Amino acid sequence: MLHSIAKVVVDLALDREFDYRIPAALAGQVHVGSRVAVPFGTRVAQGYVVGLATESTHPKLKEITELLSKKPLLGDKILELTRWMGKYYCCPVELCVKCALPEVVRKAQISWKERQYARLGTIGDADFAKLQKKAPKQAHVIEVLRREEGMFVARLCESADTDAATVKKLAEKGFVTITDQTEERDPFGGEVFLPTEPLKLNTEQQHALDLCLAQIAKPQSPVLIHGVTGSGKTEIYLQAIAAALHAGKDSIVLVPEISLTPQTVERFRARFPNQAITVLHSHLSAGERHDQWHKIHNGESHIVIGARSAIFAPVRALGLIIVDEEHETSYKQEEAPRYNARDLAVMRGKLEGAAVVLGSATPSLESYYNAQRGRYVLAELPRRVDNIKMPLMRIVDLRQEAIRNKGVHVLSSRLHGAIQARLDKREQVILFLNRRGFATHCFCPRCGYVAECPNCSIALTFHRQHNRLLCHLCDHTQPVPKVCPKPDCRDPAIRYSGMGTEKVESALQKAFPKARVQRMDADVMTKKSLYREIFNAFRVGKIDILVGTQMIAKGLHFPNVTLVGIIHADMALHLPDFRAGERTFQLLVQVAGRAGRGDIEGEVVVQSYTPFHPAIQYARQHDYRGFYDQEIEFRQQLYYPPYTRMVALTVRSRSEGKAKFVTETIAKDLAQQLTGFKAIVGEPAPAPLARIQTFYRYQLIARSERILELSAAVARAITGRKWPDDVTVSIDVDPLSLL
DNA sequence: AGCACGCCGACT
DNA sequence: GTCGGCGTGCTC
Repeated sequence: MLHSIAKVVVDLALDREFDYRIPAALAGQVHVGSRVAVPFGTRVAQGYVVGLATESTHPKLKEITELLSKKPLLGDKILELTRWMGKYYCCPVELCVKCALPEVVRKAQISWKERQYARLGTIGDADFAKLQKKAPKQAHVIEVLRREEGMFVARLCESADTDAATVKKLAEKGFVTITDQTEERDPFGGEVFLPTEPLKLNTEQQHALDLCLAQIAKPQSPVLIHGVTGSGKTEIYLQAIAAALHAGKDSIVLVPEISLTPQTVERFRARFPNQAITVLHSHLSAGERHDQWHKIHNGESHIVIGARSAIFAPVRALGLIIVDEEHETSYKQEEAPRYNARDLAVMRGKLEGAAVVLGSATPSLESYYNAQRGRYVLAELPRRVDNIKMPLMRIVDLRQEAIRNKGVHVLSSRLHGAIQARLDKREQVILFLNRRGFATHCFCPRCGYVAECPNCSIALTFHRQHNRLLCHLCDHTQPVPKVCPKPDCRDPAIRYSGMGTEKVESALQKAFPKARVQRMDADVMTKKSLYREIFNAFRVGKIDILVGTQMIAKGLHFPNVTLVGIIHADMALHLPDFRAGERTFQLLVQVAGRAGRGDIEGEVVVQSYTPFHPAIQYARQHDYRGFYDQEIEFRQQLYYPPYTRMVALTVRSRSEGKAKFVTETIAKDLAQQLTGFKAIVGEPAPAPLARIQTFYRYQLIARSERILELSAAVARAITGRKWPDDVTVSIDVDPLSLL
């Protein structure tokens, strides 16, 4: 049956479908997923065909102007996924479609890179002998070319140590043929890897793999692999991918953006040397992204590794999706559509009949709860593959320390001693503090003035590196006041409190003058290459102590690091966020995993003002289950996720009154929409970060066990509404941060 | 989102 | 008389 009408979604975030007639000239060429140009009002708009039909309820239809893509760019499964996304995350489908297609693919302005490619033509022995005598350079080119099927002219010139003119002469004689051929822009830079063989699995690993294989054969529910750091999760992934490949199925591997290093990709390339593994991440150039995406779309690549957005990779026969470090917050997009790639992975797996494997040393409460309820299959890997013990974690009570030392020091005597001992043994140390700068506050001890950002509701951080005060939310900077700026005070004794990585660095230099200390935070990382430089210097032992923020907490492992110090474990614990405990537990366990990966047992020293907090105590015991059990009880009692689901609404405006008013209006409208199911809507209130970049922020938080109903109610309460100028409303379904 | 249509004030 | 302010509503 020939469809004469196309349902089109235009690129304007209207969240509506429009019907168009398919002109006779395009009959049969317009498919679901095709990109088209259509007359829209007075102008021409671009959009996607999301459905085909034989009739329309609309009386007068216009015709599609032009077909913009020969092949449909969006598969119907991906389209279905974006439709679900729009509903679930309360946002126009157009935005979701935008996420699913990289800009370079949508705009289609970049194409394959065409370069001159040389192949051997017809050349007789006599001709060749003649060349050897008369034109030895040309003969050499032939010799080089005889060894390979063909080469790009540029590489041929390099190999034969000659120039393009020589090759051109050969082409004129017909001894060589030159054609234009597409050359893939290779993000690996043509690196060669040593192939690896599958490793022998231990009992638990084998069991986990068997569970994955069962799902690949017959997908029913996602597998959650809870495996301690070093328990060999990656090996399970590799063997699962191999099984999928064997069954003719493609795999997508999601990893957090920061883990997407050449080393990570190397492990996959080394295991599958004959596979065209593609990589998708934010640092690809437009050309590279184009090539990687089309290679997948053309069915030439069966293994895709990527960050969040790789969940939309257009693989042909999806059989397996792996989400490594599933608890990572970087899977959540912090702008509309605010999707979580881990949850999309589960949904896509369901839609396409693919196995989904989630892995983590510290699973999110959400995922573990799903496993407990039987919605996910759970595989536990409680041991490290090398059978090394988990590092010993010591907790230092900073309150006691403060009493003993009459004041707070950056390094407790225990941590100081531990560092000294490791330095004496020529081992390395990592110190972690999730706050950059020197001091967190600049204040006047006489009148209580605190230097605050003029645009945001937070205190300015003192950066000694630039000798300025800096706002970490909006980058506002101002000079350090010499006297208190309060007109009626003017006290010259301005003081600082609270510490950041700069202060730790300077304390270390004072305490261990001979040690080579390197700081690593956003202030040091002015260039991308520095990342590698510093890690390499650390690896080869040119640095003794590495001090840093979040960015050193994950990823690479250094065999000679035997001590990890956490300067202030409660930093995240007292944030006004119900996940503060979970975050702290995850951080401690993950950071502890950095210690003692070699043949030496590791040690972790945790400094804290609340050493008996469950997040810290359970982390100390490496007891995930213990932490989960007490945390889930707290969540259930307070009706928090994962026991319920949450939608956070944030209203931003330069006028505080407008923000408040609009939030209150929405709260009333939403209350009317919530019928037939249990839901709790909080009071409209200023967000914890009440002002960012001169915008006031008000928040409304709704909770229910029925997320789709809640999401739909929110959609009804806000769609079609016009807000006053300068007011923006954003909706976050399953928010990960409530700040 | 744009862009037209539309209904009231200050200009060549 | 007309040019243009931006409020309202529609786009298959």
